[in-house]
Amino acid sequence: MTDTEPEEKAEEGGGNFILDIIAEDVASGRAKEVVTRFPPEPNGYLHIGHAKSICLNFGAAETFGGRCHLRFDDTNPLKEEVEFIDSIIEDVRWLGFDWGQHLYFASDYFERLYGWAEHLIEAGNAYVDDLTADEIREHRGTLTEPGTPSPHRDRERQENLDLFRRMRGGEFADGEKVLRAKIDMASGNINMRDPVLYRIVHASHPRTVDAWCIYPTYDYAHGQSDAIEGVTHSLCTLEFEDHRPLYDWLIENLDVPSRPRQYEFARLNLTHTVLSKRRLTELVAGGHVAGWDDPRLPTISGLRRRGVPAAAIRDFCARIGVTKNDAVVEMAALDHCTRELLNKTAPRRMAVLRPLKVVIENYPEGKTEELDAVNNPEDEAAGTRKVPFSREIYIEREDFMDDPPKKFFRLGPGREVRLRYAYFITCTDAIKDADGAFTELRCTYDPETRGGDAPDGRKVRGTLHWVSAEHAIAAEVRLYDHLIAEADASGDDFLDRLNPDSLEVLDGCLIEPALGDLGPGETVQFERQGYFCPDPVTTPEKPVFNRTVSLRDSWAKKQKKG
RNA sequence: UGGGGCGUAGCCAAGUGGUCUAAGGCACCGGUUUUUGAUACCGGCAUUUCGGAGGUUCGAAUCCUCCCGCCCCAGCCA
Repeated sequence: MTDTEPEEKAEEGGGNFILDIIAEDVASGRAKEVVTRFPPEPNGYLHIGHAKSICLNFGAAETFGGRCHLRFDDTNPLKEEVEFIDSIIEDVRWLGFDWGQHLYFASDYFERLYGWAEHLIEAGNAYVDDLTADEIREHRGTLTEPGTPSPHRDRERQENLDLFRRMRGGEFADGEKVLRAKIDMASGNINMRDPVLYRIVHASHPRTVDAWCIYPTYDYAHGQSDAIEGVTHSLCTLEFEDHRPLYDWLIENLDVPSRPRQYEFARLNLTHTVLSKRRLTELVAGGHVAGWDDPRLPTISGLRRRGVPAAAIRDFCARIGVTKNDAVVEMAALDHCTRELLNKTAPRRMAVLRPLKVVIENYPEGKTEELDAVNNPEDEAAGTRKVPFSREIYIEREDFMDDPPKKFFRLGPGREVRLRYAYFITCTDAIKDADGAFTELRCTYDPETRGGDAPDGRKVRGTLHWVSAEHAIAAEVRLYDHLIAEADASGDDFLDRLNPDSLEVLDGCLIEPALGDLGPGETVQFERQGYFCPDPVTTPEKPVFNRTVSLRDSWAKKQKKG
């Protein structure tokens, strides 16, 4: 194995400015090894925006032969839960990444973090403040005006130490005191105006339970946790750019074991959906969706339940790139990645979503044939299967028109079409009910066209999917559409703009027998319609399918254009 | 009248002074093949244009100046 230059590795890794920075650090020897980390707070489920960060962090580590840690940023017991820890672990793993033995929790470092806080106090770099939260805000100044020092800013070190120890000891109530870094109340960067390092929270922590009643803030815990783990490149989103001076200040003023560097990139935004934990929490808590794994949600668990393969998500993350542009990626880009992968891998099946009965008058009653159907034209190794055919079948309601235009290649009175893998049939009669709705089609078939080809060489333009009435299985199919109809889903009024048609449940669907024993996550293509996978609630008695994504439909597009 | 960022086609995004009369992908528009109106394939899609205006240079999307626009920050959230 020959050594590849770091710059080349950066290119192989997809090529972005973060990888370029790491490559330089490796080339210059500033980084002896590459260590990254994915640091979620366990206060919600992961979404595709996190996937971008996960792919970047794990991908960078892999590219440079380093490692990536999974570290929970569990510094706020008021918001964090074990359920979220478990789901995050499951989701990162499902996405295809492995942190090996490097599963960490910021809470594992609480004792060390506390020790460093005392060091800060001893060095005159931190003080205990008695001001209330409101008072601190008032003293902080505004974006254009400097703050004013707290009256407790110049407390004696010994008094600070004593107070801080008593904070830890539980002598004070929530909010009564905080530990603050002593930096610069006049800084243009508000994060440097004596940021809070520790606050008192008498609450049970998911992991440390009641061992602590003071908890470090993100700003204090994050960089030091990175340093403890030997993280070389601490990658985070743009909103933390302002925090970097504080990140660096703490590292410089503490005797930490390593010198991590923070780099920022733009978070992912997607059209037609929301991508922030706050908003997703609102949707879930408010009952606007069925849970964190609702297939309409851009959560990892929602995408998984919908049938989107992890590899499609990874491909998507690789294609959108990593920059500092505040970008909004079109949902169509994700759909494309999903379709592209599934086209190559998903077995083909036939299912009729909105059935219309067809009786083939010249086909013998009681006869059944087993016809050969190709499982995946993109993958010969997928083989073939048998599909039962009989006198009564169902086709898609929209595949018949009473008075079809010339360009309609499907069934109409007197028209001939092909039933996929079966026969050519010609419509002889269409039966209506009292309301004028078609209830049944009468057709004849050409026995010479078995399998779908006419020996006389005649062509038909249309090929329909179908299902044998006697052999089909009844199923429920759930169709999903954008959570938010407009592309621009930003704004706090998103709850008022939810797409009322984001979920359509079809109950009288009929699926071919081979679809009966499919398990969740096994995404298949329903020919001519889209990709579907069984929902976790599916049973052999009552199959339930989710539509992952539809097939492209140029006919529908043409229709819409008129 | 604070600080930190960002501005290349409808959407992402390469590009780091000459090989840019600006990659690639998505979307879109044509066409070919087709037992999925799918897929695949072919072609089109920023010809003084890279937020704008000046300037430096033989030469600028790439350097300088000014201007404009957008995003983030005043949690004891992360």
